[in-house]
Amino acid sequence: METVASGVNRRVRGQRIEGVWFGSHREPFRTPASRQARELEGRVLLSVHRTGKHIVCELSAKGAPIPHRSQKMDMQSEAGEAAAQWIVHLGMTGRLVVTDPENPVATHTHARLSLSGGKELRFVDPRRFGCLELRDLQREEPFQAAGAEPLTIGSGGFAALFRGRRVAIKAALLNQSLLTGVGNIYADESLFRAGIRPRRASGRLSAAELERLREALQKVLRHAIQLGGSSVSDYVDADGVKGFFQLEHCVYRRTGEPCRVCKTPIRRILVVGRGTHYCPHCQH
DNA sequence: CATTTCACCTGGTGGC
DNA sequence: TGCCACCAGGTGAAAT
Repeated sequence: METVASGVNRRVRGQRIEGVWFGSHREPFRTPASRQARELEGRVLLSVHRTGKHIVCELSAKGAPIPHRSQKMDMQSEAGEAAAQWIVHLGMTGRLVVTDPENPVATHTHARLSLSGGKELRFVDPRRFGCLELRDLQREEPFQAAGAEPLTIGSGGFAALFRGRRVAIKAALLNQSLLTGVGNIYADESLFRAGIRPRRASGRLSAAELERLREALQKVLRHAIQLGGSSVSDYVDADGVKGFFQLEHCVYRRTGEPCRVCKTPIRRILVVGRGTHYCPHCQH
């Protein structure tokens, strides 16, 4: 998400939305497509950033001039100026693509925004688990994630999230109202690096284990963001993202393959219905 | 209340 | 080649 948001931001910020097309396929829109189309047109994309797993596009008032911006201008001041937000959740298979308008339109393209810079921003989502929402900030609150931000949370706050809970630690990590933005890959990878089995009751982890988990989670997320940052150029073209994460995976989707540390075959189980991968020797 | 299961969709893969 | 079961980066409603 971080990679997608920063890449899209780089390509579309400061451009006006001149035309909007929504497909007849019904994505689970929080805002009716007709209202989104009406509201988006004529606004300037001030900035695009990530909050948890959501991509938030800050929008100007309709017909507002394109702002002249200095390099130093930070996100806070931009967010403050915004009159509306377009909030994109990519679900499992959603993609945001910036492309030339004449390029063929992929199947399952649900939205196309034509931009003043001559490109088109497209939302493509085969499984339709994604979600699009428009907020008018004159009337509604700006988007805010329910859970804590995993990259910056401290030891005390992190430990408090799991106190008294009986759920498996893996389930707690995936619970977006506790932590925002942790998905299946990072849950498995951080539990491996912390040496903790995914089915352990979250409330029974020791303070030392929780601190190991917090550090592992932050390390994994930062590392992944860094790798994403280094392969920015191709991610927007459909498949650019696919290749690079796999190289770093210790357990995710490595069922039966030898553990990178101890050579024990990686095991796959189900936890709250999600495929879960761990090393039976390294994780306790 | 906390927790688990299931439905929502399409597409890719591997076995027979 | 076809058919089928199973798997997939997520989440929210319904059931327990």
